[in-house]
Amino acid sequence: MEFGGWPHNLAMEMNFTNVEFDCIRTRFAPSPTGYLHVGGARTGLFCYLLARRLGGKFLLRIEDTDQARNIESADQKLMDDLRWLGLQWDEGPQTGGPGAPYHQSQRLDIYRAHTRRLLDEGKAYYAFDTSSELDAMRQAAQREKRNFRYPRPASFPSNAQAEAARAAGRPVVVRLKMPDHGFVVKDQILGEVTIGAEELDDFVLVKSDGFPTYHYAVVIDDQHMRVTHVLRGQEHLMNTPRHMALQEALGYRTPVYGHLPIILNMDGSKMSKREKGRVVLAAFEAAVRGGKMDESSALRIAGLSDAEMLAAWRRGDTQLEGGALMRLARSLNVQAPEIEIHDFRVSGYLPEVLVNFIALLGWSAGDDREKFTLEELCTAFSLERIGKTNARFDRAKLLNFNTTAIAAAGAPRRVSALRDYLEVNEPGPLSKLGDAMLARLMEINEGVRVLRDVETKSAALFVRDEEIEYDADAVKQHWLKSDREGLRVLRDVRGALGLLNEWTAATIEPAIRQFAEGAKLGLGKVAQPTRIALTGKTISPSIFASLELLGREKSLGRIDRALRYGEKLQ
RNA sequence: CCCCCCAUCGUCUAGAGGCCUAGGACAUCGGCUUUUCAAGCCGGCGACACGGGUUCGAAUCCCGUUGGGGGGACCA
Repeated sequence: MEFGGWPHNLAMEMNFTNVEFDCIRTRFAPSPTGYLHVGGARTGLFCYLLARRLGGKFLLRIEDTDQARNIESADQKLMDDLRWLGLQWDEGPQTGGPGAPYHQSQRLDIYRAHTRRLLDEGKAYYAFDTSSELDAMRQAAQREKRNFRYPRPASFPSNAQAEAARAAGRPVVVRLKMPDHGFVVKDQILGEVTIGAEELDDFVLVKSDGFPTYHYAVVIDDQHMRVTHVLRGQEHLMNTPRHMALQEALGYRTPVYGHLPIILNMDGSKMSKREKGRVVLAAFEAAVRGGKMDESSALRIAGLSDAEMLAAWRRGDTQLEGGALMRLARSLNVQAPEIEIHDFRVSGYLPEVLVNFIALLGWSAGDDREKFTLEELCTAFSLERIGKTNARFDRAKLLNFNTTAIAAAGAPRRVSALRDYLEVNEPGPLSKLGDAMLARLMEINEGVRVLRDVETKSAALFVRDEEIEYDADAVKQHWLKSDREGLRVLRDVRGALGLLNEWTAATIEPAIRQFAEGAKLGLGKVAQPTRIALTGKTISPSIFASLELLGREKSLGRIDRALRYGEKLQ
């Protein structure tokens, strides 16, 4: 047995008994239906880590065999997200490789050749049932309380009959003749899983549009792309016997399988993109009931031209396109839960945090360590330490990881992360700032949890004075309460600040502290009225840092403006 | 309804028959700190789903029950 350059014990561990290989190969094979979601990212990450750990190759393949579900340029988005996480593939789209092409839609002739062979060998056969005929058979089976299995014909239709059926407008598919034995999946995570022959039926290999089904394409491609290890979600476990049957029919080796536990929402439901829609829909319906929004304004905000689309969405018949959903969410002032990796990027999570956190969903190092860089994961990772139990996606813990990571990051990383955050968001007051200013912002915004916090805390420092709007509650609480005490303090502190010649946090801080002391006031009694004068809100970076950043002229100007505004208030 | 998988604090997990009066992290609660939002610091509460075996001994092995999840497509 040739184990290539791999340590013998590792090769044994990995079960390389029937595989000829130059190195081990894992693959991530998403279908292009949108952005990369958390579950997919975890699968991709584990594939990447296993390849790195065993010195193999990680490959990316786009499974675009469903012409109805494919979404324009979704493969680009998928690749963007993967790269953002740092999961660069060794073989796949754009990078190329010996298994090219890596879009299944470009490999139709390969599948076709194998279909010819299976048909000729009597291992597969044509079938002409319409979907309504199949539905009827399934319903009948259900009525009689038996499992539906496709009834294999006594004799297989000939090529000529298939031609005739096609000419007559019948759908023509190709089905695999399943063997009469069951299969044992030797899963590296779950152990041996036995599925009896009675559970398996003659499934479709080639659809009536000529495209292969998932099962068919995946088996052929894994063989030809020399994939040795298949890690995928547990939702595929029951598909594995089908794939093994196909491997048997085609004379292929069986790769090493590992079925990953599923990632669930905190409520125990499967984490899916629909989650986002549900939250936005609930907020929308509440707004409609409250008279705050109606159909026509929703259409305008979402940028939809078709009222029927909105109606269908409200009935739960369809999903709204991502951009429309986000616009609606923004206008409704709800934070739709992040589901796709891109959502986390837009909210201001760090990719290294996501990678770290996601790695812990179903894997652990075995000790108490849980902070890892991608590089550390590459060496610490192993198949044996993947768990069997489904994991819930705990946003609170992720948020904590992000908070500590931002706090621990060096200045360059903080700047690049903030820059990335700004670039994937709509342009705002911070968008055009230079690196030096971004670094300064990260410095004065201690304790931010997501990068969006930097924006919410300090955007007001970068707008024109006229754009400052004073928050009504804040004004009442900190300016007007106790017979306009806050405004009086503001006027007095303005006087004290006006005397300052040097305008830095180092000079401002003692001046304000002295002032507060002299007036027998807590710092808060001074800082809050001032903060509202500067930003219109009760939330901002440290008051001293805010004053310094704004500069003498702008700070005093804003306070004067605030005092004028305050005078007019009752 | 059928098939399959799973089962330790609220959550992610450590635990490979004695090291377990079950460890860590997040959350939570209490306190400290405090110019806002945060962050930080200290401390507390908190789990082996249930029932049978096996064994001198079980969170760990076996069986059953219950619960959760996945699958049952010309979707992947």
